Amino acid sequence: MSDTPETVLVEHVLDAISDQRLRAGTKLGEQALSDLFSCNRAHVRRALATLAAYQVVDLIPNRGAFVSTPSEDEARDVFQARRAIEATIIRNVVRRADEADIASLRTHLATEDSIRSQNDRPKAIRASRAFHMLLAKIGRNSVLEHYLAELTMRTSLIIGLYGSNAASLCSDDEHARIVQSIADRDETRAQEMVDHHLRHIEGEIAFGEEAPRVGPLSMILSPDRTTG
Amino acid sequence: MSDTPETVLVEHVLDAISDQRLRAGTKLGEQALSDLFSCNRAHVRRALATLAAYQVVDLIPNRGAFVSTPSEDEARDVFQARRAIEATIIRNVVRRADEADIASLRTHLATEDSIRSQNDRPKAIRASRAFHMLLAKIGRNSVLEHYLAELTMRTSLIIGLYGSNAASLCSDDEHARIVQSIADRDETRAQEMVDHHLRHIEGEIAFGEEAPRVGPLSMILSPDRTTG
DNA sequence: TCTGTTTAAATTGTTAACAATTTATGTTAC
DNA sequence: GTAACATAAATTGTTAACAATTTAAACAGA
Repeated sequence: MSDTPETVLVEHVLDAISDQRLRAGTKLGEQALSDLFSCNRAHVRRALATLAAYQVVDLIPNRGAFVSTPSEDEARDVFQARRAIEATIIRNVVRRADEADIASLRTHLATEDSIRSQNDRPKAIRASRAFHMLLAKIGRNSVLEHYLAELTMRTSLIIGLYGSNAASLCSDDEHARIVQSIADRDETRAQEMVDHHLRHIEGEIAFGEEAPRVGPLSMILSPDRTTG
Repeated sequence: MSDTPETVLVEHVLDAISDQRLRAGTKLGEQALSDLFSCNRAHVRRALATLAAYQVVDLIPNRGAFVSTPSEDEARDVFQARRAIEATIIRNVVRRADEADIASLRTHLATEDSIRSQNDRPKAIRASRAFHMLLAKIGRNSVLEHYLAELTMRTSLIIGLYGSNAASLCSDDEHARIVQSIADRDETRAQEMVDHHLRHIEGEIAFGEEAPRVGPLSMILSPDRTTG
């Protein structure tokens, strides 16, 4: 990929959203961003337009850019879309995954397991999202992969907004069972597990409550952090 | 919706793509666009960034913006994604459509029928796309609706690139049968019909051949045309 | 103390000018 | 006639300055 200031900015904001460091409603000031990423405002503006197209940022004329705050209806739509897309993804995975792919899934499970013992919530969220994105990659449909990237980020926003308890993370156990059914080449079961898993996550969201919070942008978005 | 120059430009380009007036590979020069829509280049640049995020435009550094030319692999991914998304949409439609919705579908069928007799291919393409988008609207999932909007536009690009014969349009007959199964509240049959319909369209695409062509942008994108 | 108004600061929106790069044109040599 | 090269034109990239709008602050009156 190219390495333009726009790309760097977009990637960092997306990472921060998926890690739940950037929360719904946070203002993304042009000056603040151009200072942080040492680029000019034209770059920032283009990057914000891209993020708005991804539907993780709202652009309000004369007011500026804000991390979008999904409504309850929108949240349910996001989860239904995820079920639709991940159902096809998991089918692709069961059919197309080779031994190396399954090995990479097992490696990921081990990583998630070790992270779980560390009690590092942001890290756990990131790893959990990475599992779903790894499935999308193995499924080898770039369109579905792209949409799932968007939807998982919006899911992070939703959970950050409404999600109540710590259990709102994907449980490793469910991930492990999904991997097992992939290894068994059991398409029906794999689809059932994924669907159940997503419904489980959605079910734990406590709509009605909200947990807004703000922090200085410089603490949240340091452009020189090592992304991986 | 707001009425900023960016929005107007984006909508017009999207319309032109879905109508196959704008074809894959066409260059979208900044000067040309800013002249056509009488706005400055900053607006054009933001609009192009948005279109690039929608994946219907490729931004090549120092070269400019071009209507994207989907590869065969990408085309197949687009169609699989459509099947995944439209399967859920049609399920929603069967469950949620009221009598007024079904009436609007029948009205649309009549419109398609009358257009078919006119032998106006661009108009037919637009109407055909509108049918799928009407289903998405009735399905009442804004996320799926948005994704289908993107995917139908990319489908237009694909058919414009590879599509061989006139039959590559959606046949009214299949649309009519889909509406009938909705009216019958036959979920399984409706899903089968949509899936079959999409596979039918995909099957008629002649990969390998290409039919590129260019024309003056001013002929294709007149900002003062009445969009409906 | 609260409310409403005025003033100042900060932020977004717009435009133009200039630099860098690519594309087109024209020329020369073979 | 073609290829390679030099030049000119057009296009994209970058920056800064200024205008318009919004937000924050200061202040007066009840």
